[in-house]
Amino acid sequence: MNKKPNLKDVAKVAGVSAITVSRVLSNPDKVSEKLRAKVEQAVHDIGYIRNHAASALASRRSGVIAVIIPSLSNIVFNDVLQGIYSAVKQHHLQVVLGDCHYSPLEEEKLIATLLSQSPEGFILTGTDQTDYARKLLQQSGIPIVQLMELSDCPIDMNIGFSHFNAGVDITNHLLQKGYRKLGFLGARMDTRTQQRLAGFKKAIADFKQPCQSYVVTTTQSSSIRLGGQLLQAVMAESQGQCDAVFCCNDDLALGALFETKRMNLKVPADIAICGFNDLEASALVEPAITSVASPRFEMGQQAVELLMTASGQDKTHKPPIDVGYRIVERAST
Amino acid sequence: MNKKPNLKDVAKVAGVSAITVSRVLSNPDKVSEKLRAKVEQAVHDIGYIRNHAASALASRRSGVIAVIIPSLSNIVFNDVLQGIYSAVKQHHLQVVLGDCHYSPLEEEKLIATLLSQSPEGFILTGTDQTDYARKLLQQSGIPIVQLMELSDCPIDMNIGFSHFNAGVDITNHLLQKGYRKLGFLGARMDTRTQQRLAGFKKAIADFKQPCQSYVVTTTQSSSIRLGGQLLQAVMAESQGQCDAVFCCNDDLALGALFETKRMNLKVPADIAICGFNDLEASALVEPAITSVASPRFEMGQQAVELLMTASGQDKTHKPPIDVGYRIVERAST
DNA sequence: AGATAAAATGATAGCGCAACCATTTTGACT
DNA sequence: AGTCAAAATGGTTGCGCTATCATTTTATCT
Repeated sequence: MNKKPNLKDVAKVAGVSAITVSRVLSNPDKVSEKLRAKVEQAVHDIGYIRNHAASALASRRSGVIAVIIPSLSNIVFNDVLQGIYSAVKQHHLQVVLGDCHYSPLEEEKLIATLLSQSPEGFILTGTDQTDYARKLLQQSGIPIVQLMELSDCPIDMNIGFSHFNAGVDITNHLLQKGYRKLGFLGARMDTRTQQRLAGFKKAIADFKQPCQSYVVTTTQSSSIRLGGQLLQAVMAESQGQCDAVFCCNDDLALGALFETKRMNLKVPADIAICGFNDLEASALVEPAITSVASPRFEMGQQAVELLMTASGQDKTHKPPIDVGYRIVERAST
Repeated sequence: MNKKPNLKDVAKVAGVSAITVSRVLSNPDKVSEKLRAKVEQAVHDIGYIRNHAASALASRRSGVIAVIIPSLSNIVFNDVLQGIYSAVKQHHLQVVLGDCHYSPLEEEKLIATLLSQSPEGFILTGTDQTDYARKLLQQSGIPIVQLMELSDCPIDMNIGFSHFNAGVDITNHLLQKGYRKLGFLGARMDTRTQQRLAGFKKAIADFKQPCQSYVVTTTQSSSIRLGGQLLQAVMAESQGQCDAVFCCNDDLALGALFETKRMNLKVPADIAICGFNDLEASALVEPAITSVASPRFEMGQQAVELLMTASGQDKTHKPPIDVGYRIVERAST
């Protein structure tokens, strides 16, 4: 069995030195036209592929960036990921991706594992890392971006938007529309959902007129089906009084909407529904669902760009970047 | 600036040799209780993280597996990915993931890039790789799994199901229900969609009674919105005659269903709708949509297990593994 | 043509780790 | 206590590549 070809094998075939082959692969413009063509031909002919481990070891550049998201199944992070992948491609980087299942402890382990790849940057979701995780990250000396939400004390860089403010705004939107018996449907209850809930409560507390609130939450993970169940729960708890629900995401909102049909409730006459994240389906169901949109793809892209321009050694405090959000008002409210 | 600690630094702190530290990390049971505790303490204290590149180079084991999917945004591959990640975790492997955007050429480049990581296994989606890609993969000598569809001449291992048969079956289902003017709505038109379409045509050709078919396809990528547009197109082409549509996936089917409401068509009385992939929403809309379910998560898991048990050098022909599919009949047909 | 700078190419060393083999320590037995 | 095997530990080397510096070739000028 002829083993995998290495630099020397290519060099022999092309009739040059190994280091020249290396240069053709990394700095093509430092090599004369003639040699480069010969080398490239040889590389292609014998199907040579550079050994990344050796390259990374010798050059101290791994060419990878590490990314941790809380859930692969949540389409929200999918959008962010797509942004990350699209940006990464231009920089000729590889992504190593971890899914921490919303658990800081799993995240800590993943951070240790991914740091072993000597990534040139690290993208994290959210801001509740463990202390040891923060220590490891800081010690690594690489640039780090925390994504999705805004933090007072980011590890390094931070880009996101205020889920609290969005919760306040969407709740005020319902109040302005005249709804007074507001329900909050929450699943998973990760930090961002909790911030939305806090915003919901704040808006209600600050409202000048009498109004009622019903909060129904579960730590189960979100799904369309669960949205229907939570709607039933909030109607039971409010004895049918609830006239508007703020769902912590669009999956729940869709499920709640489908459930209203079975319960024979008219939307928005009997009950208003709003969601969060502005998924495609929300705009296309009948009635279309009011939601909160944010630039997820762009956040992913921007995170990579931030990493690439950052020095990593720069310990100065960088102000968080607020990408904002937008309430998309539709027929359901 | 104190640079990143290495094995020797840990060894010094723990008062042992470097190789002993290495063993604590890789073969803990080859080290005495006492030393192991000391070393582990030292590792934690100074926040040592093993250099993966050096480890991979020295041991010739990279601990990564490469995965290429055609699209990050398609939830179908997301399910597969989740299966892959869940299985990979138990084997202490890392995934490096590429998105080839349904392009064999992009895939070829990605394969070359990912092979440079010396993966211990490779998971590909589908069976239409370029010749050079196949050459590189074969030369690499690592185990390879092609996923999702079945192939007559797999590169190495293969696990999936027959999209052609599924297309035949779902079309027969519509014919048995008495529908005779069948539409096919197709987007993207990747190989699997084409196989479903071929199945649709075959079923119609084999049907003993007179029936009509209308095929509307686009290479645009699939979305709910597009489903509505394609439904309009097929109704226009059939001059309103079409009484059933087979949508190449559930996104289109959902869009078509939403569109029927706007067009004032009753489902399934005026028109039947069936989809493909059995997404959660399909079961929960009114009426629920008939679809084709397949074990995507399990396929992902099984792919990893296959890689782990395979030798990689075994050049014998392995029979494809057919995971099958299931037609989930619902109110829309 | 000769001098000089600039570009192209090559030789050597070392990145951090684990495989391999050598050595020391421990424990079990007579 | 003495013998031997097994377990524990350490020293040396090389994985395949690129950084660094040294050397050769080419281009540019007077």
